[in-house]
Amino acid sequence: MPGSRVTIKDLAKRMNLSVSTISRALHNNPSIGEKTTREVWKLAEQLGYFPNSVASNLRRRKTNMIGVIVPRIDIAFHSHVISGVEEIAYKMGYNVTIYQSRDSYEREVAITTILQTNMVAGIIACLALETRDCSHFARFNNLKVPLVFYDRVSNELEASKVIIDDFDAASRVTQHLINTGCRRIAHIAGCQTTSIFADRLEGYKAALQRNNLPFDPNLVCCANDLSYEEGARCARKLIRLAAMPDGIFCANDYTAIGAIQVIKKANLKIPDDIAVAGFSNYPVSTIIEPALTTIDDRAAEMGKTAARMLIRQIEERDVNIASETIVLRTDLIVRDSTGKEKVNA
Amino acid sequence: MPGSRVTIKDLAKRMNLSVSTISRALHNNPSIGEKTTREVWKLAEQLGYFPNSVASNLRRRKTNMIGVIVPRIDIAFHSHVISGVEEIAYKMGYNVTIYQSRDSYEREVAITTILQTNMVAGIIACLALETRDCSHFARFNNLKVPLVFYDRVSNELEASKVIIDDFDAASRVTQHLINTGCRRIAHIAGCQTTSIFADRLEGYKAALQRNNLPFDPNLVCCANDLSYEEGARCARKLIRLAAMPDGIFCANDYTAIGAIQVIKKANLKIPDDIAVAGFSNYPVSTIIEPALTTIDDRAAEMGKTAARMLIRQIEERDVNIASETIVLRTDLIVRDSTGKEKVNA
DNA sequence: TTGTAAGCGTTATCAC
DNA sequence: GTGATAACGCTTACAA
Repeated sequence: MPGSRVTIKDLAKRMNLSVSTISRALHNNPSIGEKTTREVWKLAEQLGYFPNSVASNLRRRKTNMIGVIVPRIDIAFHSHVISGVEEIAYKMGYNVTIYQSRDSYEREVAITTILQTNMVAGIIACLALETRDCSHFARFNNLKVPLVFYDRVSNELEASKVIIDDFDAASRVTQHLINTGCRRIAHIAGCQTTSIFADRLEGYKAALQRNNLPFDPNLVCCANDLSYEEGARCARKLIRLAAMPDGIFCANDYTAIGAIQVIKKANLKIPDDIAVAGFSNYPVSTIIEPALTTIDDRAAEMGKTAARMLIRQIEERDVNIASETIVLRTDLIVRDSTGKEKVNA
Repeated sequence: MPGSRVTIKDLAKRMNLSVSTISRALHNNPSIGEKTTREVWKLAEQLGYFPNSVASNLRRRKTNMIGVIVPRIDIAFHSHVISGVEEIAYKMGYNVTIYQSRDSYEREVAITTILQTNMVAGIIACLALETRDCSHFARFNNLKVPLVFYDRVSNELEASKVIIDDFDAASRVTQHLINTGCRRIAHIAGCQTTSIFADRLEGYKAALQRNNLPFDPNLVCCANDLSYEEGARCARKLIRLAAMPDGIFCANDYTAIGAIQVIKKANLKIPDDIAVAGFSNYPVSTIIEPALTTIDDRAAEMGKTAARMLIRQIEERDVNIASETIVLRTDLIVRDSTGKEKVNA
């Protein structure tokens, strides 16, 4: 762009001062006389001076840019995370630049290259569904560019993480279903190569076991892209079973809503015939009828936490902080799609 | 950040060539011998060279950064717009940096300053609800930084715009309600200082007039922040009226959903007692029962269009394109919250 | 308290 | 085809 027309050089000439004095004055460097400082600011104002952060970044060999890689921006969870990241970044004087991997491995790799050439100060990322190998992120370790993963994280890589305890949350939802009297609980699962979905399945299994309920593989149905449609497809399959489930724990809210719609169309009562629970507490979960029991995954909180962690690591880079993992507390939100818990459960 | 460790200078030394040759080779400049070019690329690869776009930007006096200002990222409409912008930008080699005004004028002004110091190549913005005066955007005209507004635009400023025809869309929804037999149609309106909401009100009025239906100010209720809650509040007010409306056209889907919930709780039938129509076609509009009749505002399309327009203006800046306005076609999506149109209507 | 000068990594303008 | 050199606008030792 046709740069900030007026530069510190111009100010220097006008005031018969050196550029260094101007630079210092504009940074309110105490070594510069109060009067000079005031006058520099005044002239800068008058001439409409604006600092050129590109030049400053080059000289300081650092930017204030945080790169964020999300699978898709238009998914509620991620847009809430980004919103949280932006809020903290804005307060701390960082800019946020956004890329969508669209769950493609190839694109994710390309994005990491772009981020590197752009000299981002740090990176916040949620892995693409397709991603198995994370070596494209390794370069940032060498470059000492801090990296914080959220939600879908890599275990093979030394990096900080912000996650929720998917195992625990899933186990609590399942326990809740059991407490309301469900005895044949199905699970609409996510892609098992992604750890959060594997954890949700394991949490579900653990709750069953804890309550001496058998685990029946026929009651687990995989909804690959976790869409309404896949949820509906799984639900259709489940209600056709000879021994129909009396509860379904879904790996996310979209599949849960798809399932609810199918179940209602089949003239089955929710939660009396089949109880349904979701995962994420998307805004729609209060709109569907019956309102959906779910886990609040605290998306905005996740974004804020990731941003705070990242910025701390950026600013204390020399201190060489070990990477850390923060596990956010989740809340079970009980609504009408599941029954009342029995007192003696 | 601790820059790309190896620079073209390093490559130059290693190969006993000048930096200019290296630079040219890396840009596949035809004036450089094929063999040299190949070898430069090979060495660059070997040493893990990455271009430093900050330096390049400074030297070329332009960036590839598109600044986007949205009221809130976590509102479905805006996250879809951003998604569209990112998609086009990515393809065209631009980066997207995002800021939330949170509908605050003050914050919007501050963001424009940040964008200027960051030397963005162009800007896409949706005005904050609070914003009356747009002079903070004027600076970009002087700096020749292209500016494209979407959805909530300014008329006082010379800038390109991507909008939908709110007047027309509102008038079509209202006509649809009339065609289904509604005769006392209420409107849950948005803040009237914002032109899109004023236009929606006018479109509603025009449809009434066209059909010789009286306009009753008591049937217009203003939902300031256009939330579920405000929609519910307005609906409660409307159904308490002595002469209750038989249809409600809401300025967005959130208020429509709030209204539907209130109406259902009051044991009124939708659409038989009161028909409800919204505006935006948010994903939730298919989840609510009855599914919501609404206008598809084509958010992602808006983002893509804005990005294409902006990039064209960036790349043809010298040509000095006059600012242009694109009006996107909207679709009326008829669902179950409104009745069937009478054939003879 | 202020000035001098070097340099961040790249690109562009000459010249050869 | 390739090289020297000067910018781009700013920061920061080091001097004075």
